[in-house]
Amino acid sequence: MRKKGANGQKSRARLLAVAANEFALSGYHKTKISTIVSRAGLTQPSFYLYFDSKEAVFNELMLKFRSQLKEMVVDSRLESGIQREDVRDVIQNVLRNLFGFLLMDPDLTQIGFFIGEEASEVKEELTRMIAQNLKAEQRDGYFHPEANMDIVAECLVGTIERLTLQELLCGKSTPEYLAEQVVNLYMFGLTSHRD
Amino acid sequence: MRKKGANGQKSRARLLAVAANEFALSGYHKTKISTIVSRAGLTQPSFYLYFDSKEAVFNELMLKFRSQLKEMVVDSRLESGIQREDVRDVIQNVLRNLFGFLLMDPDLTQIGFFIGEEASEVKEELTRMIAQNLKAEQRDGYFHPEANMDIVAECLVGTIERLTLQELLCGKSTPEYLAEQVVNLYMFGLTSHRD
Amino acid sequence: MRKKGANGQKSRARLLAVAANEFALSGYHKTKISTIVSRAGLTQPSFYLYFDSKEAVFNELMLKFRSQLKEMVVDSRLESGIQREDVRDVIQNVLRNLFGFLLMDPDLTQIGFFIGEEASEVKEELTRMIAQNLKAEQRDGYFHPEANMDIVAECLVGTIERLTLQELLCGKSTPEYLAEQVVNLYMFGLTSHRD
Amino acid sequence: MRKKGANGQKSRARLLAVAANEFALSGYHKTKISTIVSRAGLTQPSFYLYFDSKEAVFNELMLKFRSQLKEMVVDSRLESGIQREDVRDVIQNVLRNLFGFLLMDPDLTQIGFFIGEEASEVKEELTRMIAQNLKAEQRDGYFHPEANMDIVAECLVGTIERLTLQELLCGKSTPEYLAEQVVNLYMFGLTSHRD
DNA sequence: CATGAATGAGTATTCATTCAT
DNA sequence: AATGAATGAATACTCATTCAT
Repeated sequence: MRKKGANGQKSRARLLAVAANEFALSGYHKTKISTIVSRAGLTQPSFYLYFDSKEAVFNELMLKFRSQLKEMVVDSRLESGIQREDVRDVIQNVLRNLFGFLLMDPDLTQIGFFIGEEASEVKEELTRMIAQNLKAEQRDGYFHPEANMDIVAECLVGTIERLTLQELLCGKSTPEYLAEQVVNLYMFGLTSHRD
Repeated sequence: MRKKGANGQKSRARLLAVAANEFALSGYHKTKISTIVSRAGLTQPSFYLYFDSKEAVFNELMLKFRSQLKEMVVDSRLESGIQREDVRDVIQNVLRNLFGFLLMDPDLTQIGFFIGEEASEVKEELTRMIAQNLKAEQRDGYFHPEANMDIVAECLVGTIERLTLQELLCGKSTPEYLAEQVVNLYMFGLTSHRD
Repeated sequence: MRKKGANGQKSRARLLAVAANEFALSGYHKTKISTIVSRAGLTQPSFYLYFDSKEAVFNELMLKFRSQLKEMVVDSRLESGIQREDVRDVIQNVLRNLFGFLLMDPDLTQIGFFIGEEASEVKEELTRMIAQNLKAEQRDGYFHPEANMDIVAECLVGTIERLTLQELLCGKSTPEYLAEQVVNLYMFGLTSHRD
Repeated sequence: MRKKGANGQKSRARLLAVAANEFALSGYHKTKISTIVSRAGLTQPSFYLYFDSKEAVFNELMLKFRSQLKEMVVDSRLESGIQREDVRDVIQNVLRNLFGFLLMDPDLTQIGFFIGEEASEVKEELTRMIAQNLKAEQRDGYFHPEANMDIVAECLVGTIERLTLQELLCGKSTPEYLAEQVVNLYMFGLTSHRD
């Protein structure tokens, strides 16, 4: 909507941040405009100066998460032609980046991954992209040829989702650690010997 | 509340079933009492004849799920002293049973696993129990000694959660198939050779 | 909406009547639901038990007026083949009936003739029907052949509108008197001799 | 309010013109200050630089219409002592002037005749003045002695109102044509012979 | 066992208006 | 002469819940 002076931009940003936090903490329905504006030090009409509706702010936040996530994923797409001995490091890297991204803006992650109705869509997209990568690597002979990579991708996304919520966002584990654990588990399993 | 005649029991059961379905489909907030009673062929006051409040029905459903789940898990707890060559089959069995259970009442699974605020609690409990089992097996030397079993348990629960939603409840995969895939993935990883 | 017991019908009717009165007195925008329900001895939610929205009640009232008016007009359509000496009485009769109808439910008349956005549509329709009748009579030689009957019909509707507001609804004149005056004026003009 | 430089006068005039147009098109309540200022290329506070309130602009427009109308009517007041054979032309002249005036500023006419709450007052005043003239002419023997001139005046005003809206403002008829039709109708009626 | 009828409490949204610059 | 930013006050509408029958 408005794009005027610097002061207005600040108010808008404040509202957006508070809204993200409220949505993340209480979910969409329990979040009240009155709370948002009061925490932002403004009154209700000011909210409508910058956003069309409660739904509109939420969508803006959702969109922000989705586009940032997409950008992140595209950037860290696996280059083809990696050496067999590098596969593990490359994947671990990707996972570390992903966890790092999800940790950057916890409120946004909550919204995009858990709160929004689009969340399942988001995760399905993510699943598709991961499945694609895994299949390519499978074709290159890096992975067991009989594994169902669509299922594996879903397992991985579920794993990421859960670890994000239970370990990452509450500060119990770092992106590095989680990436390492996941890579070991998914590449070598619980029984085999790892390097 | 009431425990009157057979007719009343029927109405109560109908309300409970419809409520479960509505909650599963639309979530807690979007579910309206008016919709529930109308679908059950009753009027609003009748609802309050059998339940204290909207929250109360929801809690009853949640409780039902939790206790059934607990019972299920307790029943299929791994007996100690299994042979090394049976471990895989035993775990696969447990997973098959779990997926089978989650498929029995899809509405209830939705509620207990995804809708309710207690859902995370439920999954944390499940995680703890699984972690316990895994740790025991790790101590017995069945699993790689350096794997962090708390993390692995969380990975597994995330995996179960996601597969339940994306494969099981929508009918894309059977409990058997999922159990097999998960067991292979988690025990041997993507790179190693499986029997 | 609801069509249950007699008591509910009464409440609904009361709301409708009060709404009509408020709309008639204050116009659409100034009329508040809170006023309507309070005057009807009810609370806001009850209003929505019987009507979908403020707009919906208004539309219902408008529709009621329009259909009653149409019925009235259709009923009193001039029969063809009247004697030359009866024309005046027949028309006067029609006018008396019309004024009588408009006096029956003053609130509804206000709404349908003056308040609603459809009011102009209503009057245009009325104009068309009157023009049709006048043209038929003109063809039969009862009226001056060069008069533009579309214009005359509009003059007549304007006249009816104004007299309704200024004479009829405030009780200054009766339908009979107005019908007589209008018939004399429109048939014989201000200069000619009347029987 | 202000009467500053030429630039301010221009802004004020622009606001007034846009306001008139908005009021004419959408009515008082649906007209928003935000729309007016935006169409005038200004911001909301500027509006309050020139007018006290929304009501104030509206009143100013209403006043403008009323005073112009009064002036018009006073100017074209019938001189006494006209010849019997001129009566018709004189009246037709007056009507032509009136329609011409109403066509000059359509927005203002809309407001003064149809939108404002004072509109009925305006028309009542007009009715009184017309009735006065008609009565004078009746006393002079130009009109049928038994006609109720108060009623006739109201008929005439209703007629003018309706023709203005349906024929004049939308360009379907000219002031000249309408004046002629009305004069013929009101002086000679539908049945009699005209010269 | 069930219902017709009603309500308390809450919430998003709108718009005219103003203050400081 | 004009604007960026903000607000007070009001209003339609929703939903879980209850009472008398």
